[in-house]
Amino acid sequence: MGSKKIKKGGRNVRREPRQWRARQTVEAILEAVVRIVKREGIGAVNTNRVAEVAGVSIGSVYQYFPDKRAMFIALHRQHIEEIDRLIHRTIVECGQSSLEGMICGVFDAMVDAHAKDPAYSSVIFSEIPHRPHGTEEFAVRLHGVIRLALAAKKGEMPRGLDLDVAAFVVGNIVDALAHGAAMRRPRGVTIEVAREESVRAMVGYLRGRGRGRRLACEDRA
Amino acid sequence: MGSKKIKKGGRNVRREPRQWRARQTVEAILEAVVRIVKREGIGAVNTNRVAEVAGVSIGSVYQYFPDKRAMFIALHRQHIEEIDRLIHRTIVECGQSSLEGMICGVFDAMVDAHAKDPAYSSVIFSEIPHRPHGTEEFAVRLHGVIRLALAAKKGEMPRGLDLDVAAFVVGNIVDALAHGAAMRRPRGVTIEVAREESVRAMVGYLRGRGRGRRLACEDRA
Amino acid sequence: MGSKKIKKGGRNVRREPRQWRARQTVEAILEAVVRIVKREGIGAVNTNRVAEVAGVSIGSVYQYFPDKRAMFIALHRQHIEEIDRLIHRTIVECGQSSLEGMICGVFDAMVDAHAKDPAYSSVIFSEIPHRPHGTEEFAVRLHGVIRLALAAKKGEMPRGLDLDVAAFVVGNIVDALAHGAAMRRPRGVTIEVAREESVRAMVGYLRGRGRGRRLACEDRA
Amino acid sequence: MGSKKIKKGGRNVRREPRQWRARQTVEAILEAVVRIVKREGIGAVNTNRVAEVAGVSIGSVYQYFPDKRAMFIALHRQHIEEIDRLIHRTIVECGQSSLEGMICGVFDAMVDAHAKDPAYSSVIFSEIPHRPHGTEEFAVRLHGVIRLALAAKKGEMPRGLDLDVAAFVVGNIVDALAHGAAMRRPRGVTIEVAREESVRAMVGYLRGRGRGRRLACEDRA
DNA sequence: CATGAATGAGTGTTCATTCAT
DNA sequence: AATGAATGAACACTCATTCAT
Repeated sequence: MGSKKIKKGGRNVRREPRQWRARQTVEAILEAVVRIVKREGIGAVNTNRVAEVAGVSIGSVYQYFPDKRAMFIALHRQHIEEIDRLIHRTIVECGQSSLEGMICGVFDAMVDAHAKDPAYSSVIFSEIPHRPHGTEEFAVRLHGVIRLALAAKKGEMPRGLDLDVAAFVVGNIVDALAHGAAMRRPRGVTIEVAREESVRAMVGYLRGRGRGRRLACEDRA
Repeated sequence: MGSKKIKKGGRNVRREPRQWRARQTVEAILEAVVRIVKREGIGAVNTNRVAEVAGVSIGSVYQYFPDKRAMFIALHRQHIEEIDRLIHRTIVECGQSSLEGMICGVFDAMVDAHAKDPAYSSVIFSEIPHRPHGTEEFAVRLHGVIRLALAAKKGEMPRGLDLDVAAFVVGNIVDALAHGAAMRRPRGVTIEVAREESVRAMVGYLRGRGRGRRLACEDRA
Repeated sequence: MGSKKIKKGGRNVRREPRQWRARQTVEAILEAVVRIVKREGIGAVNTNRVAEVAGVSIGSVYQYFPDKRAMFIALHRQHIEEIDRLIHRTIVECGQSSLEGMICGVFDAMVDAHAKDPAYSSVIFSEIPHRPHGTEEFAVRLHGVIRLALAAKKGEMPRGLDLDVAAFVVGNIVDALAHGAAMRRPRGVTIEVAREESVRAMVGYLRGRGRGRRLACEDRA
Repeated sequence: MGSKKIKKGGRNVRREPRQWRARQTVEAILEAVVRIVKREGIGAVNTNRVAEVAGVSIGSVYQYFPDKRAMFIALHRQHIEEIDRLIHRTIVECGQSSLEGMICGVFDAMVDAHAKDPAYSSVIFSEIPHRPHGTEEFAVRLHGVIRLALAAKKGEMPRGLDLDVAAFVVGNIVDALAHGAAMRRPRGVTIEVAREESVRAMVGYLRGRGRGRRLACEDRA
């Protein structure tokens, strides 16, 4: 009954917060990290400062996060989870839509995820040390969910289409363009135009004349 | 170095190397950074170690780089420059090629830049604190050079095409897919397939029926 | 630390000690600085050594002093405070004394403050970078307290005497002569003689025939 | 005949500059030190920066100064020399003056020396590490020259007066008050008043009833 | 003699982490 | 559970000094 520290899987996990207060503490900590990152860049994030901004003691930070990276990993996971959730919802909502509708939905979901808080997403992606498998984890999750979305519209796409290849292509495009549309559009490109063109590119690709004539890449030097 | 604080005396700018010896030193330093990053990750980069690996004294490091970040910035610039150069060369080489040829060339150039040294590019892109304008700088440069490449094949594309929009779309796609192709292909997607499909997507988009029928995005919830 | 440069994140202010332990730490640190200064000169003072001599970790030093200078500033303040206290005590103790008694008392207080630990005072005054207002702060404090002492014996001094002028003159004399008496007497001048003569000079000045005949400065070239 | 480095006394002396160019270099270096000290404080003085500001190479600095301290020592010596010269001149000029005239002259000489460039003198005195014998050297020189000045007016002072004691007292007073008058007068004390009062104090002391009645110091607690 | 590239011991400072209270 | 004082390895960076050119 003496409640000692209980490691769950063994994998650097501390006691899950059971109490209401505990959840609040955890959230305060993660919010503090985000606040600092947004205001001063990731370089300004250090555990003591996080504790201060969160209004808790440094000891409490270590009560819930075994080390500094754990906070970033938690944040990263949250972000992945959110995108996952957004796209899953889109898949459901677009059950009756055309392929275009689905792609639009997915694209918008991504833009939302990024645009809601550009500075934050930017940081999550470009500054957080998502070492070692962070990046892959995101890519894998995205690939999976995009594959799911495409599978739902398989009827509208050419027979021979390899879903994995398509998900790879569309996943990368949607991520890059949503990111780009939300955060670094060149002058004169509105977000609506970016969206329309992005979707056109993806749909065009997916509807493409399947096993069309070979590409004429080889005619160059 | 948490808060904003003021330094004491003098120069924030280090001399540009004038003598032959000096150039060698600078190169040795940058190479050392790359070596460490590739072997042990960016976390293992510290100025003293850089000096050691470069075979110069720590003083020499600071003779040419005002601070640690400066080394990364220099590397970042180098990388941008290299991609710029590669694509410019492609533009020239594909002067007589079709649109497909050009896009293939650009894509391959990007893959080359990334694949030659995946760990390194990955780090340059995802780990280096390219605060504040680093990322934009790359995006801007890429946009510019892609625009140039497309302009060279304007004849093969629909009349109404807005070059800036097209460059934005193609630039993002080529970067994301080349990156993805070089570094995180899902099982079963070969690099050749990735290339072919990527090019197909871009060319399809560019040749697309221009101002074709409106997309049916709005048929969803 | 040559040029003006900006620091990154957070706090420039260290917490005031709250627990008992903390006060002890702060004292140990300041004492360590004094010990090192006295034994090896100010040049031997470096933060790591201070921590070592104080028997605390370097981290603890920075817990209470934002930077190296802060330790010296604290010491400087302590010294000013002590002289202030000593002279205030003298004023009280000499409440019934004559003007001579008061001046003697003040002089002795100054000598005490300096002689108790000549090397240390010397360092506090001549070596500590009491930039920017350190020096003035001392002069101002001394002026104030000397003025107080003189005011207590106003009856023994000529009517027209301007207390500020007198405090300025006496303050400078007492400081210089006490300092000199304690630390750089020429051969053949005992501390008693130095004291007697110093006091004679000050009392003579203060009792001086007030608005006596003009000084004959102007009879020179 | 191979002109090797020739140490003169053995005491850290490098070849004295013989050529015109060399003198200019030395002066440029010392001026650079002063400029830096005045503009940014002594903390900003470092040999490389001195070379830069002086417009010479760091190698040239070491051609004429064996180490960093040597520059400060040279400056210190210059300052002492100047005061010496000024007071010697005063002694001559006041050959026919009264004691008051002489004291006035000495005081003015000191004020001049300090007031000409207050920031500089202040720094020379309070910031330069006049370790180990710097301070004494100044005190000794000042004592000597003041003694000389007083000796010239011995006739106007009481018989029993010990010249060494008098020079000690007057030397300290004149230095402190001239310094104070030039650099930290309290509000409401003009430099003229400071001068008049300072001189009154010194002359009063010197003319004082010599071995007058004992001071009543001992009537205090 | 002058130059300035190179050196490297030394120092100030940070910050993740522990643990007594 | 929470607190926050304490720790100390690690690091960024400085600057007096040397020496090849």
